[in-house]
Amino acid sequence: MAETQLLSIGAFGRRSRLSPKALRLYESVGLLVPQEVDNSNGYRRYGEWQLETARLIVQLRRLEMPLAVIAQVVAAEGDEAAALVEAYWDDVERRTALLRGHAAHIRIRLSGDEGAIDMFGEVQVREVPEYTVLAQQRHILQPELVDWMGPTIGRLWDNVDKHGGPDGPLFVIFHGEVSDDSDGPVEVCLPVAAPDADAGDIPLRKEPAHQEAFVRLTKSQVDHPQILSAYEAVEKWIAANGAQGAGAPREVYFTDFMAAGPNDECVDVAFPIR
Amino acid sequence: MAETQLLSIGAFGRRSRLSPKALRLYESVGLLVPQEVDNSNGYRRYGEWQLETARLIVQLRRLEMPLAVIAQVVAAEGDEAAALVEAYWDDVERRTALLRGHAAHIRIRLSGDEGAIDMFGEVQVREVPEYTVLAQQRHILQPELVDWMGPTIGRLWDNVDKHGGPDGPLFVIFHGEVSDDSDGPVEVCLPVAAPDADAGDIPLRKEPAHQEAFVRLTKSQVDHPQILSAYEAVEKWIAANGAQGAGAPREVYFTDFMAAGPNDECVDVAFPIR
DNA sequence: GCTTGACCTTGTCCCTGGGGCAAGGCCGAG
DNA sequence: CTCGGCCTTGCCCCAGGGACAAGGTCAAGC
Repeated sequence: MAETQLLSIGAFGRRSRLSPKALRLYESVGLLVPQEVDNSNGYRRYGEWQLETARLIVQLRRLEMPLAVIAQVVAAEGDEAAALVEAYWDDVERRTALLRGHAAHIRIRLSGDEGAIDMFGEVQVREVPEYTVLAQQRHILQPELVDWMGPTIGRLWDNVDKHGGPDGPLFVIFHGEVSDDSDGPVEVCLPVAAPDADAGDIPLRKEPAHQEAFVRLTKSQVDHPQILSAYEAVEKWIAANGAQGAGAPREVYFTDFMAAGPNDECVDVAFPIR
Repeated sequence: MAETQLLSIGAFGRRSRLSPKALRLYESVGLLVPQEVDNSNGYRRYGEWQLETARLIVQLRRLEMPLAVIAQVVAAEGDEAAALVEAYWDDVERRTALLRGHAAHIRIRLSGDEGAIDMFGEVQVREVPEYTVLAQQRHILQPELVDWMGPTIGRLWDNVDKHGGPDGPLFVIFHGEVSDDSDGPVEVCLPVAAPDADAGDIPLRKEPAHQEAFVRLTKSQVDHPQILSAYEAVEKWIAANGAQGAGAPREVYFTDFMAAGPNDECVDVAFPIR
């Protein structure tokens, strides 16, 4: 007695809701190896104790978890396995959240933009004074943009004290389209309070006073390409309100972007107008 | 002039961020057919006007939308296309929401159930009076359970007026485990106010008064197999509090289940105790 | 013993959405 | 004319199986 019952692949499959095909696959990748294999006829024999593992695999596959990850979960135990599942699922949720914004963007574009204005807050208008800015300009394609911006912004901040400290929010002017095909140029600007032409090696220039139309975005709305919807929203507004564009569009980072949470407002997308 | 520029597969691919391989695939499924194909050498030539479609395809593929669905979106126009995208994405969100609960269930099981009690509200205890119930009992496997329950509940309600109307919430007793392997039996019970042994053809029986421990679930927590976590939570509570099970577990549907929203509380999972 | 049907084995091709590589054809510049 | 770069088709590969085929095994009934 005892010798707990060995199950054929079919019987085991029925009890675990796995097809024989799947079971053979799982054996071949080492995920669920039968307790023994009859080497005269190759028949697989599964122990009843393996049902638990098999059922766990079924559950995890329903989450579309890849077999390789499932193997890790099965190999881990207790809390560790639970942590792996949690990590996997969190990852799924993060990806889904990204794509969610992306889907919204596509819908807006397709539906001809009636929705675009709803998606962001009101388009607003403000007066911007003349600034003297530390500026760094470059031709760059979209994929490298972020990598370039970080150090460049760092350099500006390193030099800002030589010019009396910052005097306004950092902003980025897109003099030309920055995409996979078009390389700008793009210019990072940091207003300074007391410009000193002889200090540091970063070029200084004056950015003229102007009026600009803008929308305010949360951090989660900034991802490419959703942010393009914001540009479009402002452009539509300008066209609809009889204003005229009067300069390159820009993004104004009025708070610490890095420290902002996903739902914190942290950037304005602005077009100079007249 | 004019004759707008025709692009080779490579050039078109670079401008649309699609690989030549992908473009050939899209042609083969009729999703994006080159404007013309040179039949001396087979070279594909894409018109610039096709870039827009190509870029739309790129966006939609990022949502992991199948090419067949993308083809529908591309064929539709404007609002119609936007509606298709919305429908697709809503579907993704629904699936994700289902799997979310599922993932939570798996984590709870794996982590040895410390989390199980947190997931639901407090386990509560209540006194249940003796009921005379219209009852229908059957052996049935889990997959067919829902299909059987609907009509059965309907039959009970059809007969309830012959017995003075309902006198308490409908409940379902699981006398045996109902799963893919085990077929119950399961019994649907509807308390009636004035039982009349001669009326109708549904059996009547008395369900004794008892005390029961239960947790209250929202509709979204009822899906199989997440609901198993609720059973486990109550069982753990019973064991932890020194009570003893005194009968088969049951689900008590104290409101109109069909009318409930996903986050409305609508069912108790209960174990009789003593 | 024999047949029958259910079950098991390995093997192949198929699906999606491509990546990667081969062999060979075409094209324009030097 | 040749060279490099582009283009063509065709094949194999990935996950995670489904759907067959061809053939070996097993237990029950006669």
